[in-house]
Amino acid sequence: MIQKISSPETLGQALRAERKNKGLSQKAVGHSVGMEQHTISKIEKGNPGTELNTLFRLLAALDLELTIQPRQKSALENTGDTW
Amino acid sequence: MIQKISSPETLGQALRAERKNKGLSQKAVGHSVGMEQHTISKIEKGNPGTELNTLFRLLAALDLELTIQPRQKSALENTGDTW
DNA sequence: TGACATTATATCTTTAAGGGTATATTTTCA
DNA sequence: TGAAAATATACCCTTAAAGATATAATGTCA
Repeated sequence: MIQKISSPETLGQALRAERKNKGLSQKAVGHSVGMEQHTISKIEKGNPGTELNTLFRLLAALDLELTIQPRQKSALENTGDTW
Repeated sequence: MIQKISSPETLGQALRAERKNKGLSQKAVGHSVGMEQHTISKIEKGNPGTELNTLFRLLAALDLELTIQPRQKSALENTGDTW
């Protein structure tokens, strides 16, 4: 499930999904990279002020990486058909 | 050219490449989303303290989005063969 | 080469992130 | 249901981001 991320909120959702996928708690993930549990909570809730170094530490803890790509509408969103 | 991003540095490089690809200056991009030129300079140079809201404003200016995925070595990096 | 555009740095101010610690709230499950 | 685990909040402190503005350094090109 590759998900498009274009805001702190969608990023937080994706990160939470990936963490749960691995069956880890915020505390466990935080411990593995020396991060406070409350920090992970804030990130997953979409805190827009989260810093990049913090984000990448969390990504490392979850063994994830990012890619950048042009914004695209989904096939579903693409048809103007609403009926 | 999909590029793997796992640090503020690689993110900065990718963003600079995408901006140049579009033939835009830091000033022009910043203007389109109300951001200072020096802020974009710092991001592209890998500032680890950059905030998510700032990153996503820049991504919007460049019409980009992110995706998250498992870390993978490239096919080339994958063979343990070094000879 | 020389002028103009672009990018990098610097200073000051305001604002908030994250560490550290504690606790409230919610979720999970025997 | 009730206890333990997980997540959300709160407060204090230190530190730095980004806006605003200015200027230095570098790049581009007629």
